[in-house]
Amino acid sequence: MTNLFENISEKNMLKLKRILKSNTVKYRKNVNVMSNVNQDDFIALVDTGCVQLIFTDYDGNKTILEEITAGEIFGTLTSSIKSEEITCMTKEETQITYIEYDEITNDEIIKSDFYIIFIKNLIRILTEQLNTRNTRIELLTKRTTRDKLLIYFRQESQKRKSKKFSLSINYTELANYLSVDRSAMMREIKYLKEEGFIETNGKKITLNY
Amino acid sequence: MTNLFENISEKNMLKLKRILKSNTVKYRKNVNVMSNVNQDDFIALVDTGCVQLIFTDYDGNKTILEEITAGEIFGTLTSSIKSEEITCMTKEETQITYIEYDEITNDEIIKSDFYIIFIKNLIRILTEQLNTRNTRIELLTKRTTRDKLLIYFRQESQKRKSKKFSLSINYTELANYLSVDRSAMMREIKYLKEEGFIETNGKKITLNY
DNA sequence: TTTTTATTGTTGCATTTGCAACATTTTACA
DNA sequence: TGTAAAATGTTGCAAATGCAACAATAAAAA
Repeated sequence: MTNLFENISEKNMLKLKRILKSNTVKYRKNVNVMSNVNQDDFIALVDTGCVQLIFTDYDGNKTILEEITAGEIFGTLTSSIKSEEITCMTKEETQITYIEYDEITNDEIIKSDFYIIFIKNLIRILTEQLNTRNTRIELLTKRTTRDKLLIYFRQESQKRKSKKFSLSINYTELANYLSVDRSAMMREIKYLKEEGFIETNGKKITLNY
Repeated sequence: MTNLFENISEKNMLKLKRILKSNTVKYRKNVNVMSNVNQDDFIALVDTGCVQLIFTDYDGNKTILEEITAGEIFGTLTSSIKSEEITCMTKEETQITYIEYDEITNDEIIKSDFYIIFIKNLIRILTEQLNTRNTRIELLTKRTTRDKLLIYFRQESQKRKSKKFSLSINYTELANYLSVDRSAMMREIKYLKEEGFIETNGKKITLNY
């Protein structure tokens, strides 16, 4: 995953943050980050910690859209946070640097040497997030829990370049991500084991396909 | 939806296309656009017509990820086209302008007056595509056909700012978009009508909720 | 350490869904 | 205009899924 300041030196990063008039805030665990957001577009960079973007629909049902961890960004660019449909909760103690969107083209910055690099990083990040969404859509369009599981496992396997890997989230979160009932998912995992497609030991998964 | 050349005059657009060393190609209907793609990142701008991005999984099942119509872009930035999982088919006669990604920061263009506008347009487009994906994810995470339909109808209703609207896609495509069996979806629509939630007349929908 | 909370594992049952297989209507195009 | 192709509408039935309601562990907090 690309970092917003990739290929920019520590010294230049500090300079850049100053030019961008950025603003750094620390949050405790389980806090709604966007509660005091104004009307302007902004980029929020997670320096340390983790933030979850959560959809809440008319009936109060919640879906985790994405987890943003250290080095990644969220904000009005990547999701319609202002619409009140999406809330941003810290999953742990988290530090965030805010940048107003209009500042990324202010007079001072566009003259700087590292401006092109910065903009390319930003575009690269948006691109990566699009691909993350695409991957999830591919998975969610599968009709059966079995297909969702097999594809999720294959995606993880390809990411780690191994048929053996350890889940990076727990089973409750996995059911949420796949958008299936947890107990039904556990049952399907049992069947997959019985039929020899996979082996599991806690969070350790081994694929036989 | 933002156009890549929004707020740039016709004259400057032509100049920009030249500076970007862009390349325009015409395609017939039902043609695989990306068959001759090389290794470099690129942006493809649909001048006229329509292109469908289609996922094909290991079992040969196809899912329409997105439809790109006139003024919109696709390419290696917005989806991992090179991975061979995604194919791009023209839905009708289509004209496409290709821009190599590295050219968007070439020496000549970054000196031009309209460079900042161009880059901001590009970022805005990526942003809009992210929001499109988010909307679809919100929908796909719903567990029942009924919820998917109700949310889709509500989204359309909000977009048109009216409880009465006409579907922009046909029922077969809608079932595909919601990722449900078409006949089951038709049955659910029948129930929704019987229970008074909606009224339909062909593609005309009226919401009573 | 003890207590509380969260996660995992399991099952029966009602409901929803996908699938198959049609008839009918509409649209495309030769 | 006539014919082929695509889209719509419908139904029975088997299979998959969600839901509820647990017990058993594991993890976190007091």
